[in-house]
Amino acid sequence: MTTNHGIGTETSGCGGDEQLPFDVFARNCPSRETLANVTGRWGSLTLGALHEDTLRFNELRRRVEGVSEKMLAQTLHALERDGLVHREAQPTNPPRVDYRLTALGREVTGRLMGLIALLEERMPEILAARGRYDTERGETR
Amino acid sequence: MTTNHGIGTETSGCGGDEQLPFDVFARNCPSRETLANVTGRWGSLTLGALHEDTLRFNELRRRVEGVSEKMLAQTLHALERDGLVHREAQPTNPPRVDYRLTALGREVTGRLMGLIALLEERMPEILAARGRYDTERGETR
DNA sequence: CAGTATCCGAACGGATACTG
DNA sequence: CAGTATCCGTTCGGATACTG
Repeated sequence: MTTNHGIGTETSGCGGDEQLPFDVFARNCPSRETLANVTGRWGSLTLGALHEDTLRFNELRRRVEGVSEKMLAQTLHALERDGLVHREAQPTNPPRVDYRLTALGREVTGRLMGLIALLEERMPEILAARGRYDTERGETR
Repeated sequence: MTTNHGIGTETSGCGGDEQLPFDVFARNCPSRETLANVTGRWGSLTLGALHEDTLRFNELRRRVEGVSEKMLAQTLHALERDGLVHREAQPTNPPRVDYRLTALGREVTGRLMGLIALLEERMPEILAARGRYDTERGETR
């Protein structure tokens, strides 16, 4: 797309009241926040885990290796708020809460996984590039 | 559970010496770092800017609205190290340095832009979900 | 089980000053 | 122009303890 993304424009009405399209390159566009939620450290892994299964809180904790309770809760809140994840609590005892992707969440996660798959596929090239960079530029660290 | 992504496995040999595929869900997989570089706050915007043009340092600074010198330099180093961006310095005076995407960088950026485009397209739904979430859950926080 | 609350160190990130 | 170095406040994020 060779259109102007408005990267350098200060006038970021960006989708709100105007008919301007949303634009992550615009400084105050809410899409920036969603992008961060989706691609953030735990957001992408959480979506990835839910891409395969409906999961409960502690199941997610076990599957997303390394995430803390705090971060998982925070991540799930953000994704739920953006309408990408659906939370369903059964009023049983002990409590049971299921998390699953919404329709929109599945679409977004699909593209996200596409990006991830490409990176994983090309990691050999990337590691080779790193090796070159690290030897050319001083190892002197 | 359909396919095991190894999310919960501690044994993350992950591509290194073994024949295991790279896996962002594995704790120590180097692909996690690359994913962070690509999707990070300034990484995605920098790649997006270079998707359209070869640019010099200060041109990039102006196009990626809001980035500081420090962050732009840091971001470019990381992307160059991963072999996604190529840096070419002319030994002139004053110095001139051009940044452009590598072939791999163009592929990665393509998918990244696909994700971004979807999010931008669906922002109305996302904002609606936010509105619902914020009113249902107490404003009383 | 499914979270919330708190503490605190580490990392992020902006502003400024300086170098080649 | 193209960066590096430094200072320093803000946020991130893990460990722990506690609630319903």
